[in-house]
Amino acid sequence: MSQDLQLFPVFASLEPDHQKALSAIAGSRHFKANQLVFQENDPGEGFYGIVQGKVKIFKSSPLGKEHILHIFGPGEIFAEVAVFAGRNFPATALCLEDTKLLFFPRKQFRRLIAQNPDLGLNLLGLLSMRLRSMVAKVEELSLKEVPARMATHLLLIRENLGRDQFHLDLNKSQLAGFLGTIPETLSRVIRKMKEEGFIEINGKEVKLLDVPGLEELAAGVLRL
Amino acid sequence: MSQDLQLFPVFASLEPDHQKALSAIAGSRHFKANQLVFQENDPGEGFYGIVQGKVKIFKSSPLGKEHILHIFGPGEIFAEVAVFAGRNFPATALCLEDTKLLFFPRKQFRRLIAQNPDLGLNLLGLLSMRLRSMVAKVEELSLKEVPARMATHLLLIRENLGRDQFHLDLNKSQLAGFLGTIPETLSRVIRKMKEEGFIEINGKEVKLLDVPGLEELAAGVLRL
DNA sequence: CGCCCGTTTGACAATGCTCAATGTTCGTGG
DNA sequence: CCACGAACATTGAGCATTGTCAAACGGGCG
Repeated sequence: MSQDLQLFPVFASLEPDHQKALSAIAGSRHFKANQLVFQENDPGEGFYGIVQGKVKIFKSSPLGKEHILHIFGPGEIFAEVAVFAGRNFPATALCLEDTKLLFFPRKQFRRLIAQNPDLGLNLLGLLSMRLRSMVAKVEELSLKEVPARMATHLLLIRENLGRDQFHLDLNKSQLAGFLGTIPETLSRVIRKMKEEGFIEINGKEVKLLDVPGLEELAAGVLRL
Repeated sequence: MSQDLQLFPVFASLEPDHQKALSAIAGSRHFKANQLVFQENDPGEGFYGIVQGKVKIFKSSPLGKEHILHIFGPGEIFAEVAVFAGRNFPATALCLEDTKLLFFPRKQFRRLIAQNPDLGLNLLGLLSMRLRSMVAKVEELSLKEVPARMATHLLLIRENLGRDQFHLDLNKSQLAGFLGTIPETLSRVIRKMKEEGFIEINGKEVKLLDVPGLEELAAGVLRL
């Protein structure tokens, strides 16, 4: 169990003693694909780290429409906001695959931080990064149109992987939700990007053909 | 100077010794109305607390369009993300009035946290709340239309003040920016809300006439 | 008085959503 | 191995919302 902690960058830099204390309070939980971990407004008694699997964090509106905020995978933690802010979750978490989680109870975790400022600093860094990415998301949503958002997303993947060819880890409905649109619209955008030679795509396999062009699309200078 | 720290809820609960250490590293800075505090992508060597005045945090797109992320006033801190995440600001900060700020340099502040876990915990709480509000903003933008966003905003003010009548602290152009739209659209929405008896408004003075109705608008159940 | 800024209004265009139908892929069971 | 069904994906037609452009209005300040 203690070795599981090595998976998590936020905890990796802690001293062995503190890691031991952490793993002492962590409980392991298993979920099947499509199982809910928690729902919006559930009381948040702690947060989770993913050992194996994939978890989708999303908001949904009265009428089924959903917007995906994050998809988290192994080595990432989520719902940490519940520990430090109010006591209920602001969004819903659902497992996309069979998933193994570590659960860290709120109170005990706060006690650990009080004894270990480094842990606090690491978390501050993590939350700051999250905040930054949400700021970027707001910018995307309110200042850019769907083709620009899609181009941004593709370029971001490219940057992370260092390749011009890769396969999408989300199906297109989910990707639409992540980009703040619907499958139909995304489908049309993809078709146009194909037709105009920006990308090549079949199934989930994508190849970026015109990176400078995509950058112009992402900036909103060029339009489809 | 040390008494200025009392203004800030994040610092108020610290022990006197730690407050003294904090005020020792803080520098005071003055800005006139319409002066920039920093711009997007500037290196972030520290963060700011507002003693007096008002600061607008916003993103702007290539072509002048802007989206307001926050308006901060006395007792609030901003740009703390720069201290813990990367080293450049993700958005631009501009003073709306003559403003007095405290500046806390990055390195020295981090050192203080390392010695004082409580300070870290307070900040974790703050960042968590910010993150939560950004999540709400993303939800608003991608799942709701402009009338719903406006209704949400009015209801939020009502909740904060505990009154049904108040005056807006932003002019309508700025408010439009904050809601992720443009003045023309906002103007039309306000007119309809007036016509249909949800609110009464002249100038910046607003009175909510039909709170349940506004709640339905905010939820998207009802439409203008 | 006249200018400037913020606001309002109108006509128009476009982006993206809804609804509905058709295609495709893939896993399951006969 | 094939057939079927379910979930996902694509396409089209129509429409609602909202952004663009242009003009007129109003109040405050020099």
